[in-house]
Amino acid sequence: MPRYQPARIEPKWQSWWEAHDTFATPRLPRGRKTYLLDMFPYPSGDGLHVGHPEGYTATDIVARFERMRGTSVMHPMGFDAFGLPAEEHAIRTGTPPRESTERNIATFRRQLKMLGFSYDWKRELATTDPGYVRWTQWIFLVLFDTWFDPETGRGRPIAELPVPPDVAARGDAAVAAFRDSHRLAYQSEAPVNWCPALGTVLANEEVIGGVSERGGHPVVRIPLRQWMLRITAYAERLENDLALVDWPTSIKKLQSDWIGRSTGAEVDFFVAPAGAAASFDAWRHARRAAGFPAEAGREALRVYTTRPDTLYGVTYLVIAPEHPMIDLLTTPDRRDAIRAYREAAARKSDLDRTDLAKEKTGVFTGSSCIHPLTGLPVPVWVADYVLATYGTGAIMAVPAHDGRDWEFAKAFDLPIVTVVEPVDGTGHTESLFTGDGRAVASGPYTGLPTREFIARVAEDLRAAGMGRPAVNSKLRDWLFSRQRFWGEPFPVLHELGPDGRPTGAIRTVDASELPVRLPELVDFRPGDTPDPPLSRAGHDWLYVERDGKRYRRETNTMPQWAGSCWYYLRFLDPANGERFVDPEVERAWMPVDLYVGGAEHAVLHLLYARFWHKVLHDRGHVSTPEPFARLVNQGMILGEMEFTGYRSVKGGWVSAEAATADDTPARIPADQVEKQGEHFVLRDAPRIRVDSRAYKMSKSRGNVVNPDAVVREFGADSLRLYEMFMGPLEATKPWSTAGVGGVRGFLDRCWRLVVDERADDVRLSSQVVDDPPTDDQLRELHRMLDKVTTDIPALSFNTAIARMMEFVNFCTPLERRPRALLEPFVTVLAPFAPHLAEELWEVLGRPAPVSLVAWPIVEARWLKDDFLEIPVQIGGKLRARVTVPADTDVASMEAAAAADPRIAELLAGKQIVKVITVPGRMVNFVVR
RNA sequence: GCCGGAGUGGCGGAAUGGCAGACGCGGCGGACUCAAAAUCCGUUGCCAGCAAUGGCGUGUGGGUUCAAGUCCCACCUCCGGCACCA
Repeated sequence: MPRYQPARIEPKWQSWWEAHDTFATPRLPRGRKTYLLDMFPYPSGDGLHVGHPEGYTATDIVARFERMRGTSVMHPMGFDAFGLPAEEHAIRTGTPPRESTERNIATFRRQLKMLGFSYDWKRELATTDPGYVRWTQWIFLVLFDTWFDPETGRGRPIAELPVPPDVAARGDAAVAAFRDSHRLAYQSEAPVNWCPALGTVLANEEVIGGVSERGGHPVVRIPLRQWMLRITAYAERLENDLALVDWPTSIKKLQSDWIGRSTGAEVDFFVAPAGAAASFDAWRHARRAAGFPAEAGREALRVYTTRPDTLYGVTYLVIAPEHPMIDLLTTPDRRDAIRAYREAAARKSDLDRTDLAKEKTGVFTGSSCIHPLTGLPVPVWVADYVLATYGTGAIMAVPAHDGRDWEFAKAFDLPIVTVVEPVDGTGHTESLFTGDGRAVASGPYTGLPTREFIARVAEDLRAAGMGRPAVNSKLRDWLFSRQRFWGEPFPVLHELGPDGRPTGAIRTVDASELPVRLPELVDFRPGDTPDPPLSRAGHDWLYVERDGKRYRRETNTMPQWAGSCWYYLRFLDPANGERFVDPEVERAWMPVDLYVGGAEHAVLHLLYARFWHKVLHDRGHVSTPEPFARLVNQGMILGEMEFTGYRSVKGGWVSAEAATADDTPARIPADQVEKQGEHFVLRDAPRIRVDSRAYKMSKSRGNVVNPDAVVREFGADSLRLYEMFMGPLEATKPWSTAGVGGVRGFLDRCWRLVVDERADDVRLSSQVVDDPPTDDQLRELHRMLDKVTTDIPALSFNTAIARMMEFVNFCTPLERRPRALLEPFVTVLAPFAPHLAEELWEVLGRPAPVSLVAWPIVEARWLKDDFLEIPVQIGGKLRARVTVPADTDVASMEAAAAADPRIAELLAGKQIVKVITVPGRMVNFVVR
């Protein structure tokens, strides 16, 4: 009867832990602290996926391990519960999102508890809790109250923003407008990505190749009033501070590329009116006297270039279709052509402008600008390969040294002038050359190496008032509003005039009045227009009066990212009604020491959270410059390995490499294929190759593994252990149900090591005895302990588990199993298979919980062997092994090796050129 | 196209430049059993050989080294990301 029954012991210990608050975290750490954080899940209607427990088990093992070593452990869990899927489900079924969200959270909570994670559940939070939303809105107010001071490179209170006298002179409204234009949270009328199918505006990051990331719906660009967050102000710090964190280099690189910092220069080209030359001279003199102005004005077209050394190779200029100076630069005869081109460009989605349209398009404006160094006219074109949103929205085209300009020049038959030659002596080149080299045909700069040229010309342009060094980044300001229902309302009020229309003035909701709750809405569907659902809220919600003025609430909501930007801070002090987090608590626990989650958040979530954190840091609300000290991405778990054969229309099999779209793929059971050379083939028709690979789990493919089913069949400890045993945490790896059975077999053996299986009730096996362990047994034990102890902090769980399996394999045949061997083993098993470990600990007669027992001490003296088996090589090939005492010196090792009969035989008659001996490792005879 | 990461038995994987394949799955053989399951024991990279043993072997081709899965060069395949950012 007393077989290992996870279904009985797992709920038992889960209740025990809960009843005893075993994993409660103190308000402040006592002694050493560690903060172990999982990326909290979005509680979808499908419940937990086997991918979730992978990272969660990893951090849980570390958490349990650290607790047993006496560390104060912060290990919380919560739910990222705002967002589109809940809202869409709500729309489909007519249930309010809050209801379905709560139901989904209940499912997730049940599943997470079923897996035995040692979270401090008293800290649980959901981003949708009013008590949480309150502080998300409060942080928005902080962003709203902050401007970025470029002098100090930090965010400061808006009250400290210096107001220029001429602005102040124009009155309060002008001052307010000036401040609003400097806030980190500001409104903008810029063109946005409107997705009609989703009924919302999307951030650039949520639009992939012209369609929405979620759902793949078309996206069009329309102008709309939006809330923006000035993340670009922090671009440089977000980039530089990557040096402060221990993250995978690939993630750092991804963030760095996303920020996309580039250095170069801005250069002004004089806009030539009809009779050019004379006025260019006048402009030039004025510029030399006055210097480079902050705005180019109407007299000059400002371009951004990373290669000012190619100025002499400029053969035309290009402005984006949305460039503000386009009308000014268009000559009357070109007006129709330009208008047509602009309209076409506006209709094009980003998809058309990038992926499909590799062909360059553009139209000549009819006018020219004057080159600042040569004084010669340069024609101005309009083309959509220049983006309005990057740099100045205008470029100087150097077709000889830029691939895009090259293509454009070829397409429109524009001149190509070479001004850089490779230094490696290949000489003058007729083809595109984009590398660094040496300047040719560049006036006084001819002969200069690229880098020197850039430095020199930048200085000269600055002195002439024609240009200045400039830095740009690909990062755009963060579009922070959504036209949806299920998100945090903005704590913002729009003032209404006597006519009931907005005056343009805004005020924020006082922090003491937060949270601004979502209204009860009968109809929360998005509209056909970008008018948000909240605008259909009742008047009592929508209109408020403050200080005798009427206001209408902001009806946009925040994006899903908002809640996940700071949840790691709220976990530290989740019930605080006075502050978003107690500073004493924050200082004690931050930063997060280990953050584990999927690589899909490499850019967006992690960049946004870092940005908010830096603003909070600048404003004195948090103590660390970075939130997440160490980051690890768990790999994806794929579905079970599949073999796919192809059937032709006629019914026969087609070999995989010859299959076409007409042949239908068919799944083939594993026992009908075999490996032949490089490929798998059909067992019954070895000429027919089949594809073999594992696919991403998806409902449509039908290969999704449900954790509930795995727990039912094998138990939670088996699921935990299997996911850790599959391979390295960070690797992508296929699921194998047989593999789960494998680790279950291991847990069964652990059980039988301790429990008498033939008895009627759970009782200690008579083979467990109080004998002192033998030296051999202690060696085996401490080696296992040592491996597990070093592997856990390295997150190398698969090898730790392998070592525990070896230990169990060692113990299984023992007729008499010393308790002093088994108890430390059960202790170190506890982080991996906590339920089983608790049960075995109880069977061993020790007081629960093993989860808080001190981690065993590894005794170094048991890690050394008395004798070692040393490989002996001749010419690098293994020929024999000899056993020598562990402390044998080099000479004795060589002697022992040479004395081996087989080695002696092989060495006979050979001349030994050299003997390489690595003490304690190997001997190698190099012979001639 | 550019940037990452990875290629090791039938499968998942292990190996501070020093015995390739730990551990698990699967396979094969045995014990127990009337039998099966479960369990336990043994065996299992490929080729040749009765065997001792020998040869080959970490995607491909070169190189460095007494010694390379590991370091260097070139290439191939797969996976992930980015993609007119001047």
